[in-house]
Amino acid sequence: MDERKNNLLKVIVETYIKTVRPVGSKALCDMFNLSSATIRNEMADLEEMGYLEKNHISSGRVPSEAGYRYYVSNLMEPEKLTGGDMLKLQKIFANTDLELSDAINKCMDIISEITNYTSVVLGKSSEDNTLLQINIIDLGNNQVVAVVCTDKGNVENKMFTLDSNINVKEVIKTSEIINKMLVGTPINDVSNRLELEVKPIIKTQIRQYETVYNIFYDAFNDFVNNNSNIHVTGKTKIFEQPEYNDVSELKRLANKLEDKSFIEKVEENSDEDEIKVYIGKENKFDSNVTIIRKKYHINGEEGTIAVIGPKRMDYQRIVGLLEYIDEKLDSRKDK
Amino acid sequence: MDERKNNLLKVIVETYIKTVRPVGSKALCDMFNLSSATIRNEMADLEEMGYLEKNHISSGRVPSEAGYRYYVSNLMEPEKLTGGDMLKLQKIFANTDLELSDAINKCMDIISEITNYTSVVLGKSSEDNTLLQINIIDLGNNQVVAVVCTDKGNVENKMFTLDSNINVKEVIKTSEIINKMLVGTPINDVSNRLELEVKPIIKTQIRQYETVYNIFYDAFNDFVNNNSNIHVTGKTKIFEQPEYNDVSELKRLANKLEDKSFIEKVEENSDEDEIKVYIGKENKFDSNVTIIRKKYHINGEEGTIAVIGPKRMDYQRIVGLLEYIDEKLDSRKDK
DNA sequence: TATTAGCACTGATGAAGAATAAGTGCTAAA
DNA sequence: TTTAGCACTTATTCTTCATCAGTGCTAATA
Repeated sequence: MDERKNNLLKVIVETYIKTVRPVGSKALCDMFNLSSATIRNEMADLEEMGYLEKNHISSGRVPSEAGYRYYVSNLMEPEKLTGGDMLKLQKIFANTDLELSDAINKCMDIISEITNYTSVVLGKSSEDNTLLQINIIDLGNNQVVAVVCTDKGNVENKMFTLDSNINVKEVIKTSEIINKMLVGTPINDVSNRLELEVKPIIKTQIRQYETVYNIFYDAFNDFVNNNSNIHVTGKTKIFEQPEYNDVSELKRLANKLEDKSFIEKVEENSDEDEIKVYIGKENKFDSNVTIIRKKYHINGEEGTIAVIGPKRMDYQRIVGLLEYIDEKLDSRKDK
Repeated sequence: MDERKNNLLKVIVETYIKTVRPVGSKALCDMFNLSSATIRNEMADLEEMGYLEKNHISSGRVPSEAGYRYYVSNLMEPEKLTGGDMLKLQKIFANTDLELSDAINKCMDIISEITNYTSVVLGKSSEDNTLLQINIIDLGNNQVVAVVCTDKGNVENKMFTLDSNINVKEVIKTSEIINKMLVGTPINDVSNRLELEVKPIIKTQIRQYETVYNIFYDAFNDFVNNNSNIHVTGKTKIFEQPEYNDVSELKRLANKLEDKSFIEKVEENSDEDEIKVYIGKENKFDSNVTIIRKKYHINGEEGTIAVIGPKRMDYQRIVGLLEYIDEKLDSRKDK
């Protein structure tokens, strides 16, 4: 890959992203001051290397998945925001009343709006939370509600119907034991310590300790699972992309977007901290789309923001936008 | 509309629902022992009355919206469930461990599954609930969580950041006043009594009573608004209907299904107790679909179940299915 | 008088062919 | 190494033509 091939590939990818039409040799002559024949030779090389594809023998070239990959890894430069885009995002951060998580949601709403892609926010608030207290509210009729509350103000509740052989007082007593022992424990460790430290103790004090234990175990598990802020915007925005002018393709994606495991698949293996691009088969959600993802950590809230678009998505712009948001979030840490 | 016209219209509607093809005169000859010419004459009459339509001058007939309306109001008989369908639903009701609201959800999942329509459950649990207690949890840092809890076990929580001139103790004191005065009040009346009865009292005891009052007002409002069980199944199932083989039609509906006001529009004016059918323009959601809706009340939980399909939906079957579910729900009242 | 056979007519649908456009690869010359 | 030139390929669009499923109307029939 010499300099010229790099430039050529870059231009081809970017042209295709803009025009959605296979790129022919003629269109590039002027830009490179070369004849179409030379360009054709170079294109043939790039095709052999696997970076370009043809739809049929005499069509122009389209970037392959490997082509996009090479482009993103080696050629692309994130784009500076336009004034208009920046203004819209600034407005959000200017409003200091806004909770940070709401600000993130709004940013992603805007990104979906201005780009016609689908955006996702997945905030897991439990990460840095520690247990503040667990309350048992007695409803009578053998029903109780367990309210789990953390120092960061996240609260989750779950109702239980008790077997008739269980006394509500025993449940309350257990909650008091837990409060004494586990307050301040990171919420993710609670299940563990519940098993190892609390269970042996309630064993000695509570008759039906197994059943009672399970109530609390369930309540905490529920907390960890439910206490996330899932925010999806523009599920149908992506349908405006020309690749979804086909009924079966459109239905296929619509189904996947409605699937229960949608979020999981989008988030799969999100361990890296930088902006990451998952092109086609590189993501687990759908091999015809690209997912661009960024993790964030702010004041003990951690999460992921992601943009889903066609493989032919505007990489430069999205990466630019996400970088900008990340910057702004950073500057508001510990407001 | 004589007997023969009624029968004819009925057969035409039902044939069109099954085949999705305009119905011609020949197809009906055998069934009525009449020549196609006679049928044509009758069809021309039905068209003039507004019950049938033609796509073009020489095409077969398709029911008009008025035709469907007449069919549903006068001709249709709800269908007896098939053994298979009944079995699937019975399984759900046989499981007496299931909370009723979960049972309803599962029923509607199955209806969507077996019919390829979209189904909706909108349960409002607050209706018959009375206030059991409101708790204030102090998180420090001027943050508190208000937990509203009803006798039926519905719990909702909301976090507030207090202005620095407000003392947490005053908030807690107010919660105690509310608990004393309003326990047992139907949850929908709480806001009202809060304003009329509680506000004058805290005015005398709390310094920043306006701000504190607003906290509780917000908390209860939130409860009433959020404490509903919204369950939508098969948003994309309806896309399998042949009317959505067209990209623009498909996108149009997909957009409406993702719209925030989707549920409101589906539920609009749901005051009738029987099964109601809203054909095309009769519903506020989308003039190209039909919504079939039924209200339910069980043990203080009230809600609506609805099925959304094309105007050409299988009215007999859906009404039959909803009737069956209603029957079964009735028989489980106060389990 | 209600029904029917017969016929001319209409519009949708699909296949076949022709023209055009946009591109290619390859060869030979600069 | 680059380029001009040419033969070739495929998609796309347009026209034409035949077929098909249906209609409305008229005149004859039971």
